[in-house]
Amino acid sequence: MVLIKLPDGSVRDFEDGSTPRDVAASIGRRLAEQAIAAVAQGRVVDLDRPIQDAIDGDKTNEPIELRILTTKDREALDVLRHSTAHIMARAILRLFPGVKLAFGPTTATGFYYDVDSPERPLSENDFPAIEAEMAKILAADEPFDRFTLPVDRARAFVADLGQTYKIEHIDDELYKYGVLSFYRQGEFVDLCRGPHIPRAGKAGAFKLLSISGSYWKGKTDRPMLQRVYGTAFFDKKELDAHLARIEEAKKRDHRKLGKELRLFTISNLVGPGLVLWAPKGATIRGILENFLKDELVSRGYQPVYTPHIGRIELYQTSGHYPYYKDSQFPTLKMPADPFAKELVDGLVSGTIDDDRQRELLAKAHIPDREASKGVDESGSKYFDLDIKGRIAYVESRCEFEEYLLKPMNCPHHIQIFASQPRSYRDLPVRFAEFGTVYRYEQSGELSGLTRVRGFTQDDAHLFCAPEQVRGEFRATMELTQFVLNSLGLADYRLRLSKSDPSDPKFQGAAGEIWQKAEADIRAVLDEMELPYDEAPGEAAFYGPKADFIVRDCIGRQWQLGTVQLDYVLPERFGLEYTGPDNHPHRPVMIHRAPFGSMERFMGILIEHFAGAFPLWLAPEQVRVLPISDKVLDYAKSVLESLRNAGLRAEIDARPEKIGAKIRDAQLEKIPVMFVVGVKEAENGSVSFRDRVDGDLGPLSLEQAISRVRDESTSRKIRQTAPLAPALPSEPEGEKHEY
RNA sequence: GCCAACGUAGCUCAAUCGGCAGAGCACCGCUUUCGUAAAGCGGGGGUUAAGGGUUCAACUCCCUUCGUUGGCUCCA
Repeated sequence: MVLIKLPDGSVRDFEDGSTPRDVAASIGRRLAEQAIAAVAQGRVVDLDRPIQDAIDGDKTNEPIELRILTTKDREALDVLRHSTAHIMARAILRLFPGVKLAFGPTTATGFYYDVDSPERPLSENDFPAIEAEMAKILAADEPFDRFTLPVDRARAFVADLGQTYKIEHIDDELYKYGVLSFYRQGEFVDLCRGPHIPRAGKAGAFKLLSISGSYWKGKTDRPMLQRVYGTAFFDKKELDAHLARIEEAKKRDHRKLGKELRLFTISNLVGPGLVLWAPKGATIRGILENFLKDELVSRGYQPVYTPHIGRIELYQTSGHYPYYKDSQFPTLKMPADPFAKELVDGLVSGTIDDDRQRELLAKAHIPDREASKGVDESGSKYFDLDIKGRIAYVESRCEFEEYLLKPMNCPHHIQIFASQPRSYRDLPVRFAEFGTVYRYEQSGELSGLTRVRGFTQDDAHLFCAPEQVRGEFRATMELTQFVLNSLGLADYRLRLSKSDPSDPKFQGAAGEIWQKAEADIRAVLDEMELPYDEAPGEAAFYGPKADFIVRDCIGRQWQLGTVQLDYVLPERFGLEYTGPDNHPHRPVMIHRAPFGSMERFMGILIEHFAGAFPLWLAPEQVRVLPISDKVLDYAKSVLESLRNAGLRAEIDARPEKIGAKIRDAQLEKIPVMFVVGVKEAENGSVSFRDRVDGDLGPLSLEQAISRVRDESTSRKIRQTAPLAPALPSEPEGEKHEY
């Protein structure tokens, strides 16, 4: 006998070996028909698997809690998607017999299956054929049959199937389970933990979405597999709604809107990942910067400015250079010896004759190649080399001053702190700068404004006494919240990025100081009652941080604001202040950037507002629309009044009909239009048209202007387009045990 | 960096099997002077991303490079 406790609290007896389907049937025939799977003791299990077997390991004398899943339950959707992934794999194997399967898990919005297709790579052109084959499998409605094998026989079984990735996975990880489960569906058998829908016919609407490469087990030294993405729903309507959402999201992709609304551009000639801000985008960005600057004054920050480059030694001291050499632009090399420099410059520009070269070589104490035979086996003379060779030779013989495009602002700010004696009375010192930094991101990573090679951080560095850390940390968190709230960006999550003590990148992470730093952050987050995830290994190399993560309109997650606690750099730079005891003490640093990167923030903001910026951010706040040329003079005087009131206004003086002017202004997402015709010109009024609410009728010019100004200065937000719909919180990483 | 797809006028996209590079919008000119989401007519605009190859002939087929997109990997 087995005791089952149902969600309504009732407890019933069932025979040994009963399945969830039996339980469902005992409740009602319709439930049994609609059932997809079940949750037993908190675990999703197959509908036709004996309950006691499925929860093996959680054996208890208490009644087993069981809940039947139907198409309405979120857990059932995951089961469906996983089964659909199997059906897709089966279809692919039918069409491409040599294909080998790797992992095929579900994601937050669908599923994928990693496959290796040795004959020829799959492409999206194959999707119709694969989808048609999948439809056949659904129509055949064969059951998913579960069976198990001991590890050694399981290994032999997948070996027989020629599934080499499955063999490797058993050898690497699965052997420890002892017994492995398989699911058979007609001719198709896959090693799989399950659970699955009972029959293929239970699968609903599906669609294959994209295909891309992905490394086997995520390791760059392993083979590149092909990842086929798809999604599935029980109901075709839900699938269509999902696909419609994807289409909607694409419409407000910041890369598309940025071009349409002339906010920014990226020129191949300037370089990939290097953003050029057009006037409208620059206006918005400038408003954001001024908004924050004003806020910083009231919060006790001081402005600083620092250059875009710094000596490499600076970054060797800070530790940035050794750790991030690969993701930086090459160094700028300047020959230390002025004669060597003149020689190199002359060679590069081709404006130097042989005599002068000889002279400069001597002055720079660079021996001719002949004289350095021991080093150069060729033994040929300097003048036997071509220009490139000469440059290379000179460069190999001279010392350089090396400069780095700055990848971070902190070392520069640290030098300002260190430039004068500091007393505990001065702390905390808060240096703020919109500092532009350059990082050589991998070419495949570049994406619009969200991943770029040159970007501006709204950076600041706080130098404080240890006892001030928590208070300052909290204040910076609050600043970041204030900034996000001011923009109506409420859909973010917090991540405590911690060290991974086993990774040498985190200096002294096992030590007390890191522990303390992480405890400090945790304490502040708890005190502020902010929920957060902890992410080991995500810390900066110099300290743990609290990151604000938002999703863009197509669901990708980006780190925006960040607050970082740093005990390492003050140590590396030997920073000190004089304490009340008249002894030197080491300050603690807080790095923080509420926007994060202005580029990335703008990208997210464009999508957040779908390009329809609120009045206070709109690059053009008001457009004056004269109905005909007859009122052009009055329209111009209205424009002047608007500008005198400090508003950003333009006039549409084209000889177009008013409908066309309105349409164009709407499409350009101008928040307010002042329509003026003969009537308005006669009594000094305007016809007020709002982007959202439409025609609001006549207002006196003064009233109209103050209405706009009030909305602008109050930074009112009336219209946002929510980013990707909220997702169920997912554990980091996939759960494809097998 | 890796895998794949893609790159045609400022933008969105056509161009059959390899056979004269086109449309709408935008832009310029003229006409129209108009009341809340598109007036009419005319005109200019292209080394089809760049370079190379095959061919009588290449937007179209092949190769290389650059870039973009979707992912993987990376992200101070």
